[in-house]
Amino acid sequence: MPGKVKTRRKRLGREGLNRERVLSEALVLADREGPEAITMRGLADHLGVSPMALYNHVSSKKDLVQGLAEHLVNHVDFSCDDSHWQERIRSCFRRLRDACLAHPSAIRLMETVEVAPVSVFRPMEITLAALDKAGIGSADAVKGYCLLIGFTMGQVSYEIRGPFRSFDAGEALRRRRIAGAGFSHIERSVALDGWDFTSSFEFGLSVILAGLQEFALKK
Amino acid sequence: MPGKVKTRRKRLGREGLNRERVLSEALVLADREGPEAITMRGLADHLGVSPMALYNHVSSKKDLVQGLAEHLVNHVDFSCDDSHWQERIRSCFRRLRDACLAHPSAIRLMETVEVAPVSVFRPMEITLAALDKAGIGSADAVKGYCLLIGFTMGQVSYEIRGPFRSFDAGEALRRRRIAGAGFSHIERSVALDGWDFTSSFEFGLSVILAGLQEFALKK
DNA sequence: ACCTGAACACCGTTCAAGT
DNA sequence: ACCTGAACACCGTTCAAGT
Repeated sequence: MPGKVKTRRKRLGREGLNRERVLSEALVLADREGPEAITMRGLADHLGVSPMALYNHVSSKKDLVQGLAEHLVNHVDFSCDDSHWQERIRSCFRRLRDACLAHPSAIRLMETVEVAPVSVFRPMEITLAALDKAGIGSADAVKGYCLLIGFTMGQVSYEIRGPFRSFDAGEALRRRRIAGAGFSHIERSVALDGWDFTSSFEFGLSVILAGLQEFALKK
Repeated sequence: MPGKVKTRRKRLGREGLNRERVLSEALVLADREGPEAITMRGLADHLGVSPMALYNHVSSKKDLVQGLAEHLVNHVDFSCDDSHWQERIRSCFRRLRDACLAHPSAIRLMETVEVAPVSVFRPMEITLAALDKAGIGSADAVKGYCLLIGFTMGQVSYEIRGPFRSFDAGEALRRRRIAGAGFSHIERSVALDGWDFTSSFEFGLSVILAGLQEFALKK
């Protein structure tokens, strides 16, 4: 190969490294090469810098990954025109889900880290305000938020690494070990199509909002 | 220290190693020392065996962790006397949650692995059967299952590593950076008590079941 | 069939040194 | 203040060898 020379150094623009650059390039690298590509050495190499240079901007790999989480969630646009509380919530968690699904490798990375980012406070505030409007008191509103965030992130996590990777996963499923093992309802439902992660998410959101609605009324 | 001798070898009973033993001892070790203690070398040491001995019973670390996941879920008792569909579902996911919370380190480990265990088919079958009883058709029943499993595992994951580690986490929260940052609803709700993970889970389950009920009726 | 020890190609991080 | 190279104490896994 003629022009194939290893030129990894001198990738940085004129203005050197900083935390922002480290984080956004980590996201680029994760998106391109997968979560396992994010090592201190690999990221340093990608940035054309020695591994130890990173430690001037992140205090550890854990800090890097937490920073990545905040970086991602901080850039989500949660603005919404519709002021109806149900639509406000729907929009909020749709946006959150979209942002996560746009960077599955980064999400995988975050799942290895101990504490969720402070960024979760933004969707939390939005949800509490919306539920307040719906007439659901503070104590229950917090539980309502936990329901919504748990569902959304649980679904995302499932979508990213669960056994149902794509729409026609039914084939793969049937081939495994469920045949004749007493899973009749599963076998029946695996045949049908019209199922995908997004419509499943929308269904879940609607069911939750209907449940919250009813809860608000009967209070 | 007088009687302090390193005796790690010869821990195995008379009947050597096997997959079951490797998996159950991995669970013991994870419970006792945390997820980061589960390395091929560390587990081998715990079993009094050379690292390479493990490869006769698991094909890789990934296989070990997936085996651990199946081992855990397979031992959950999903039996339930109550035949009402709502109670059937409630019991199923309560049991699943309890099993996960009993082994947080194992759950953390599983989150690092690519594919969820086949074991998820058991709660899935139970849920589909219950929703069938409720009059919810196959296509929607699968979505209902996704809602329930996503919520349950999302909550568990959040509980294990989220920012609200214990009940009085409000203190820790207030000390961080939310003060005066426009999070008025959060600040208000952080003051109240009577919130804990279990009651939050029960609230979520009830809201979902109410939503599914309503969905079944209006169909 | 099952286990061992040495080796390989990696990790994250510390430390002493450079500018 | 920011970066470097060498080194340390780890990883998972391959391989050749033992019983």
